Amino acid sequence: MTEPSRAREIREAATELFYERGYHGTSMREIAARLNMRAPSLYNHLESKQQLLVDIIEDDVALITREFEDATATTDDVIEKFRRGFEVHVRHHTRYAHESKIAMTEVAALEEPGQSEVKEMRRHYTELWRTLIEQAVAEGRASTQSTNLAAYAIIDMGIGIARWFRPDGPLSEGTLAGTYCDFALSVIGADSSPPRSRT
Amino acid sequence: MTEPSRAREIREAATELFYERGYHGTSMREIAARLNMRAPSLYNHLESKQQLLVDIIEDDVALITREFEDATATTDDVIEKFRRGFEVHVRHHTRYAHESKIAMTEVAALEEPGQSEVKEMRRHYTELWRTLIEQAVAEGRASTQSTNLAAYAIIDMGIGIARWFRPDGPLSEGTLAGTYCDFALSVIGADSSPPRSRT
DNA sequence: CCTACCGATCGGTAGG
DNA sequence: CCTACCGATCGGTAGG
Repeated sequence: MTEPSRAREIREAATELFYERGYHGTSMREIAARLNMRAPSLYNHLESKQQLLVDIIEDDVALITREFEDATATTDDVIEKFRRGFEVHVRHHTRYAHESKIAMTEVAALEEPGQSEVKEMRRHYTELWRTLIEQAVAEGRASTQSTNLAAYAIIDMGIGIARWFRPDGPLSEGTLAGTYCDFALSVIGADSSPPRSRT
Repeated sequence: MTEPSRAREIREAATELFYERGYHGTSMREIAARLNMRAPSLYNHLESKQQLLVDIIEDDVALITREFEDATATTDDVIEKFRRGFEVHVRHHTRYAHESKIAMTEVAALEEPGQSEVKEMRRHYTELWRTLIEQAVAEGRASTQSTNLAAYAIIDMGIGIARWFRPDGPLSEGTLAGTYCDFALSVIGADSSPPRSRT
């Protein structure tokens, strides 16, 4: 019964160490030491150090993308989509702050083809935001004239959270998500009142 | 006449490599190779690899702080201070995108006491923003109720620029600064009209 | 899961 | 500025 979780334990230890010291600043011996193992034993559960990084980053980007798509699919109102999508964005960067920080910081440490894959996944996620903002503007529910920059601005606002948020701090995830949603809505110049039915 | 610039050339080469591959992902041999030197020769111009990183990061944080203080000192209107300060913030992250990205990404690679020094410098910079936003709210020129989070949000918005901005891209620094200033003003709920004189 | 060990590479020094 | 070289450490393999 200890067997199926060993790979996951290794990955969790690696995630913490990559978060604290970076990929190149972490040795396989250190990861093993966290689990009271020796470095060679790790290789019964993984391919390589590099594969560990690829898995952590790709899974994180895939997860936030899926969370976004699920959350925005539950309503037709474009501002409500935006609100739910951004709440997911913020909450992801608090709940998976370590993975998110690694995904942001260690892209350069990815070898090909992993690096290109991750960049493509990120482009896709950004594109989802751009499209949503464009739609809000097209429907007259938001006023920004720079959908491109607005997308970058609100995404980066959320990513930053992963660098300073502390789960045990005084600020709750819910308060943070609410306040940041207001920030994001004002960046795109949102009219947050419900849509008028056409006369 | 080649002598006084050698240290600077080394630092510039190190900045580019740390930006591309990270501190631990860059070797002294690679830095030397960029300048057609051998690694041991570098040590005629610097103390250690670590000192190179400390210098790059501390100078960058010191510079943006000074730029902010200079820019905000040129007016008494609090919203105009905010606007000039944020323009400096944005322009810094485009002009010194490499240094800024290193300063954001490689803090964990700093040994003590450098790491604590940099964190303290950053706390101070954040504090300047918090104070400015609080003042704007106190004067009735901004409406946010979360000066703390607003400070984080607009700072992170600007920092993010260092990751995607390309000086040779289609977007000019001026356009970016203007658009982002509007974003930041709306985050704090700024009334951007000039202050009424008291009746 | 371990010990023993590999070749490669690291930051840095000695000495000129 | 160089060559020669140091001890330490790296990711990973062999073999059990």
